[in-house]
Amino acid sequence: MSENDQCESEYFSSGPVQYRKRLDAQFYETPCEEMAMSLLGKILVRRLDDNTLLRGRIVETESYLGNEDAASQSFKGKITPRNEPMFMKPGTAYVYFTYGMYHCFNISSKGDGAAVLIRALEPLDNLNTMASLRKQFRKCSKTQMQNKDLCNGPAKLCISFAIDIKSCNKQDLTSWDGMWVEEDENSKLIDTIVCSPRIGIKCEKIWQDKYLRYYIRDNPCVSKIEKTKMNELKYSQIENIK
DNA sequence: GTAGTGATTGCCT
DNA sequence: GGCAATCACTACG
Repeated sequence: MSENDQCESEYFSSGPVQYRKRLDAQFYETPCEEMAMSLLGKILVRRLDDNTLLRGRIVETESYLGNEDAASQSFKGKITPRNEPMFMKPGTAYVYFTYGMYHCFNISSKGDGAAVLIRALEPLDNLNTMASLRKQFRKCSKTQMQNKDLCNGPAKLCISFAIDIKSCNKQDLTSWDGMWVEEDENSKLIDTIVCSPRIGIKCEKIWQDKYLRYYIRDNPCVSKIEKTKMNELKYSQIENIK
């Protein structure tokens, strides 16, 4: 993609695409909750086998803190073959299979067994490819799919970005050529982050109710908007944000 | 728009 | 054997 290409987003495109820096090991060397907030607005890039580059802005994340967190797969320090990437170097991709047919994509953070679930993206580049991947996956696509629905859920974005265990699990996002996260100037335009309880977890109420989900306010690509049980944080007021 | 439910299989106990 | 950090379809208002 050349510097003058326009980004395809119908929502927050703001002119020519700039050169963007890949997030490095220092970025990921961050406590889980801070990293989950810092990832909002950054750009996930996936290189397919045919060299197509898919891009999407991260608009929704969740923290899974590890040892102490009853909703985390690594609760009480439990290590299994499946959750091993949660204990690997910060910035490692953790992809797991769930509900018999879906994948979820996480990035390990600083802290034993801690990781950030990527829950939704705002599709930016090569939306046709994403739509085609989603279409293949569905049995009968009766309902018309909108662009905002391409990646508005953890399993949907894995389908749209061809993220599965075989191709992506345990990959180092600071060095792998198949997928990485980029800095983006537009992420500085975010003014408010919304915090809410995490989606779809069942555990002790105290952990179920913790505000460990984060999303960009007013972004149409977020998976689910809370009407209650939410806090708004001003981006500028959040300490340690990278 | 939203509440209810079936799909589908690898992992963990 | 139970169930999962989900999705999409159906029915109903």
